[in-house]
Order: sequence, then structure tokens, then C-alpha cells
Amino acid sequence: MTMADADKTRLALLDAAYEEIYRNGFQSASLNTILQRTGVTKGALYHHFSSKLKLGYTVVDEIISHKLDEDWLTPMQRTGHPINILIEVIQQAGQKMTREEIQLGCPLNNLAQEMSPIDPGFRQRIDLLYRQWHQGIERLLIDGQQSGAVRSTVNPADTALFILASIEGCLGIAKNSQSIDELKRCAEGLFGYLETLRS
Amino acid sequence: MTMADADKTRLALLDAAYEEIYRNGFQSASLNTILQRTGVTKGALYHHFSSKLKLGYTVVDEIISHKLDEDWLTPMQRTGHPINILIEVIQQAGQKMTREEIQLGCPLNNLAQEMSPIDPGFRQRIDLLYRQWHQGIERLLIDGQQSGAVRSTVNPADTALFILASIEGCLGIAKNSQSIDELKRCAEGLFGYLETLRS
DNA sequence: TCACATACATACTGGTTGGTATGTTTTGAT
DNA sequence: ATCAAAACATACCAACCAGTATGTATGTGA
Repeated sequence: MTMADADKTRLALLDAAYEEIYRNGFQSASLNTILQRTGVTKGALYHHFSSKLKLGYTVVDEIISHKLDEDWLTPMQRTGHPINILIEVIQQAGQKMTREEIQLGCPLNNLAQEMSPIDPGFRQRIDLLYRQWHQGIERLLIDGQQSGAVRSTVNPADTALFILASIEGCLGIAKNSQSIDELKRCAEGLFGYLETLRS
Repeated sequence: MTMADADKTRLALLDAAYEEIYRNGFQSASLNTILQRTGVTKGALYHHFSSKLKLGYTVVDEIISHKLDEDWLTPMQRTGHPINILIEVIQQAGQKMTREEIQLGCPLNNLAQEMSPIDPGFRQRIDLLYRQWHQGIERLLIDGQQSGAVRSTVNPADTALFILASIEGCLGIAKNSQSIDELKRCAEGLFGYLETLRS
């Protein structure tokens, strides 16, 4: 067994754990289910992760963090009109979502709502990712102000916070209604707000 | 033992169940904890509620529904400038929240995010409350358009949906950051948006 | 006062949970 | 070839879970 094989089982565990947590929440996620799905034994799991909590932490640090980069942070680094970039990134993220993903919601927000009140370890890790997300939006607004594309009266930090809240809010509403149409209508409201930020 | 006594234990169970669910989510809510806190026995609980699921449903139908009326629907029925009413109701709801409640989030949204993907019974009941909430906001916007206080170009239904999403989004962000200041800054963003709706 | 339903109370069950103790195999450096 | 550490595998455990079976006390209408 090479070290690459060991790493493969570790990643398989993380992938399965992410799925299980995404579908059931962390507290209701079953280690036995994760083991069944991967074919890994309990001994192997506890060799790689010292507890269920550590497994959950690593899912945030590695899997969810990577998805945030891929779907939001990297796309937001494009050059162009900041408001247009923001709208396009949101639209692309929305179109990328399957019906099932709309129903399951935002993995980061799910964990935040469930775990932040009851576990500081989760809260801090989630907070770090939210800060990165927030910073990405804030940077777009600051750049937009410097290029004259965004009204100079808007507070970049506060506005970025509200945009982030609205994105999660729209996803949350659509999650409960289980309706793609409602997600689109909600996003239209968000786009309407973003338009008011232009100079 | 009078019928009033029986109703008292039923309500005690509902109150304790609400608290337990609010703090831990439905799936992780422990019936034994609810029984300990109330001093009620398991036989009594299952006399009043045929299952944990039915207990949870009743918490939504009676406790959470009542809180929605009290904190949002009734205050929104005041007369005056619709946008002002909306801002005031949001501010009052925010000020009413304790530090702990900010940390625990919106009871309705918590349940929606946890249960809507995995149980249709919860989903439908939560959806009903969200529709009432949405309708209350929509009505304010329609009234505002008729009185000339709100721009005629805004779509009341879509805008109400986005406002609702933003409220829940702001509460969700504040829940994770556990910061009253961040809740206020996020709400300021929302108020800024609401201002753009005026004629 | 009798009959019956309501409103509990107690003790228990099967299943699942995260976690552990103890073994075995594999790997890689010496 | 040897040896220690890494990478598993198996079997087990106590605690907890929702739910149930059975019994009892109490109120209420006939």
C-alpha cells in the first residue's frame, strides 16, 4: 500500500463525508453510512481522523473551501465591470446548480446554521470562508469605485455584507420552496439592487 | 385532573419542544431532554403526540406560527407609509432579539434549512408560514403603490420575495458571526435597498 | 354508583450512535 | 533481511434513541 493509496482513502472518506453531511447535516450524519458508501472500515476512518468532529472540520477546510474558490472566488477575479462580473458570477453559480442542489441548499450556509451556535470549531472555520467570500465582493466594489463604475457613496464593506446575506437568503428561500422559478425571481430582486450601485 | 390541566401539560411539552428544537434542530432534539425539562413522563407525551414528528409539526403550527404573527404579521398591519412601516418593523424585531437569539437565528429558517429537503410535512407547514410572511410584505408594497409612496415600476410579489430573503439572509450572517454589529450593518444594507423603492 | 374514556406513569425493547481495543497486513527506510 | 511505523481490519462497548406494552389513577356522563 503506497502513500498515494492512503491518500486516496482519505479523500474518499472526505468526499463521502461531505455528501452525507450535505444531505443530513453534521449531527445527523452517520459514520456507518459513510463507511458503507466508501467500503472503508471503521479502523481506517479513525486512523485518518481522530473523531467525527475532526472529520467534519476537515470537510469544511478542504472540500467546502475548495468549492467556494471554484464557484465564487476565482470567477470573481476576472477583469471587467465589477457589477457585471458580480451579476454574471451569481447567474453562473445559479445555472450550475442542479434541481437537487437547489433543494439541498448552500453547503456552507447549511453548516453555519446548524453548527455555529453549538460548536466554536465549526463556527471559526465557517467564519473564515465567509470572510474570504465577503472580501472578494468588497474588492470588486472598491475596484469599481476606483474605476468610476460604482457610486462613491456606497460603503464597500457594508454593501458586500448585504450582498452576501442576500445571496444566501435567496438560496435559502429557494431551498424551502424547492422552486427554480422562485430562485430566479429572488435573484432578479438582487440584480435590481446591484443595478442601484452603479454610478 | 381537569381538562385544563391536560392542556397545560400539552402546552408545557410544546414550549419545551420548541426550545429544544430551536437549540439543537429537530433531528438532534432529544425527547428525553424535553421530558426532563418539563417533568412530564414518556407516557404522557405519547398520549398527546403520536410521534416525535407530530410533536415537531405542532411546534411549527402553533408556537412558531404564533411568533410570526406577533413579531411580523400584526405589526405590519399598522397604517402609515409602507416603507417606513417595513423599516420600523424590521428594526423593532432586531432590537427585540437577545444576544442568544441572534446566535440561535430565526426559528422558522432553522427548521426550513434543516428539514425541508428531507420531510415534506415540515416543508409544507414552513412554506405556509413563509407565504403568509411574503403576503404581508407584498400587501405593504401594493398599498404603497396605490398611495403613491412606492415606485410603480417595482413588482410587489418579486420585491417582497427578495426582501424576505434578505431578512433571513441578514439573520443567517449575524448568526454565524455572532455579532450584533454585523446584524446592524447588514440591516443598513437592507434599509438602503428599501429606500430605493420609494417614489 | 357504575362504566368508560382520558390522562397519565413505569419499565422495557430493538436499533443506532460514536468510539475503542486489539489484532493483522503493508510499506519504506536501514 | 529486518524492524518500526503506517494503514488498515474486526469485534466489541456503553450510551442514547424513538417508540411501546402494560398498568393505574382520575374525571365525567348515564
